[in-house]
Amino acid sequence: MANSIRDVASRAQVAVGTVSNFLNRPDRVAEATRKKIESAIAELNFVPNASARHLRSGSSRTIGLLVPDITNPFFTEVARGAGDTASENDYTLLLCNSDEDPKKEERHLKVLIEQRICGLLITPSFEGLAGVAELNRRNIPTTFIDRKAESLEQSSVSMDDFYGGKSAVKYLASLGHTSIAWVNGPLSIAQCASREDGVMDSAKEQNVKINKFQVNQMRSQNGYEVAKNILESSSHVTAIFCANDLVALGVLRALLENGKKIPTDYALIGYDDIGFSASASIPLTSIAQPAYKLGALAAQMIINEVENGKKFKH
Amino acid sequence: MANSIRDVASRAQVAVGTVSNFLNRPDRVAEATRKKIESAIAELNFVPNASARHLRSGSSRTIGLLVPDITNPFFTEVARGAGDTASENDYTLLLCNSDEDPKKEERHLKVLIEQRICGLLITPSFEGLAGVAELNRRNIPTTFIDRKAESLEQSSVSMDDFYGGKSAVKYLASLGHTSIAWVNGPLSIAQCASREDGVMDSAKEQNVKINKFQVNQMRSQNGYEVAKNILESSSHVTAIFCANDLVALGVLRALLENGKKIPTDYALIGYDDIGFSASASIPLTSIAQPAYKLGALAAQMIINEVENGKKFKH
DNA sequence: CTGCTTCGTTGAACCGATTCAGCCAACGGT
DNA sequence: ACCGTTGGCTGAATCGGTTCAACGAAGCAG
Repeated sequence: MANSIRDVASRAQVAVGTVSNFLNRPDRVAEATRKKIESAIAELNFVPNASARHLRSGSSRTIGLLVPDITNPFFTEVARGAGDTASENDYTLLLCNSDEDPKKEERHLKVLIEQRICGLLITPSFEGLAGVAELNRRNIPTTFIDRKAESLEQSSVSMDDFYGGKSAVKYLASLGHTSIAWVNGPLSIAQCASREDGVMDSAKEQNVKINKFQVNQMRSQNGYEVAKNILESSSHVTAIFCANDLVALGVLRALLENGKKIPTDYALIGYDDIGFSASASIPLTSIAQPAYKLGALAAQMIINEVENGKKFKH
Repeated sequence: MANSIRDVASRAQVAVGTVSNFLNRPDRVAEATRKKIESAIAELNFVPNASARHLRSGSSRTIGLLVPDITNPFFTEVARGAGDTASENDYTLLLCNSDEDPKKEERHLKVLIEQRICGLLITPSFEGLAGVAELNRRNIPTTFIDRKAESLEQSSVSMDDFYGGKSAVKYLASLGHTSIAWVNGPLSIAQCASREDGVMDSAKEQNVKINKFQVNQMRSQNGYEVAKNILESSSHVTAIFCANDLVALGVLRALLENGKKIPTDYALIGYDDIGFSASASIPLTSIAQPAYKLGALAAQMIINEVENGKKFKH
């Protein structure tokens, strides 16, 4: 039932090496031979065995993508982008979800090393993962998505968070808002810090007052909870900028429950532009993160690096 | 840099077979030997090569999951469930997204066969996929998720759609509604058909009037559009039941834009209970589909089938 | 006709694990 | 003292591809 290249070879009356050539470099095989092999393959229903191929050739043509939360539409889009470009280049994408659990994260990294992935795309949930260092040691190209690279050996792709934070405040200021609530996540997350820098920078430029609020996790429920503080706070903000669309959705829900109107009473603006905010009851304005392209770009970077060799080795 | 089992063996002063035993059946290795091998592995930073293992052992310990839309939170949850149970059982989950494109779907199936997956979880976007038939021919266990199996060779896990449709209408009737709008997707989709059967069945039992509406695709935008028809229709429905939460979200948005209050003016109920509806501005009631468990169950079924052999062969 | 390429093909060696028949030593029973 | 059993270990064969040195035939120049 499981046919090998040898079965094909004997049925087509050629050597195994020729079948291998047919599979990988068809141009080196004469027309007549090609025909014979083609029909032998069809008759035997032959599909090559990826494991055998990888074993001998050394390259796995597999890219790992390790995300902290597959439930987050942002990562889902990144995965689509990365998966599509992987497919187009005849690579396989191995998608792993860690649920922000460092244990699962390390475990997945171990599996990815066993699979001998030729490149890794990762958004680590915290810094200094042992597994990532291990990947480095093995000279496996690693690209950080939406996180700054930790060392020179890694690349990273991400949106310019500083600029994103800056332009959001600028936009709100242009609408006439002078007092803005800024709901950020933990500053230990690099992008949150960058966005905050952008926000504060722009605030100074535009002469706008910023009221900072903080959530511990960037989820809808946290936004919902922090919204009460915003409503109760003495300062009378007229706009709310959230570091993430999920948080913004939570805030939105809380505002509506308190009889507030959007955007009449408050202007609300999120970040990421996940597909869902457009289908929410009231579309959120959001700083777009072109997640699909981000994933596609990252995958392309890895593939280039794999195929053109390391840029330099010392 | 890439160490093999032979390097470990020579460093630990034992035979390769012993290292293999250490890896797979540690109980057959004496304590002292085990220690030697352990430290050799640590010193060499050895990680076994999955391809070599799969090649020789014949089993890939890899499960394929092919979904039509990774963007849909339902599938995202299924993937989490399947991924977690796969991990727990030392299997690898290979997640593929077809974007409902038959071409991509077949292509992914080809790749999955090349990878020699030992089982497939799939929600086909249409019936009679050539690739699925091929899997059958190769005796690879296939489980349909949320779709009825096409033949006796396949299993399937899904919620009972008939019952789901039925209980939704029953619930609405219990709230006193006597005229309900039922927004369904294409009847060519098996579950839509089942749900409709359930709806009509319950309607008869509860003596409730059903106004049918239809969307071509089960997305938010389609719900938004169909809502106008509902509002304009002569019959005065007081409740709306949508075949899918995304559609329900779209309807919700349209209703709010027209100044309607939920649930005062209309009762609205969805299907799937995707995480998002809870974070929408007004939480939707929804017939729950425990997607995570569905994925976990499906993966477990496949693993059992793989490890206990086929239930029967003829 | 000879020597030199080029093109197409051959088949053995190899990648890194697992498997398994076979071996040795220690132990226990008689 | 002898034999059978058992536990632990060995190493060659194997999985299904790819790689590559080598080879025969055809084409061409001198």
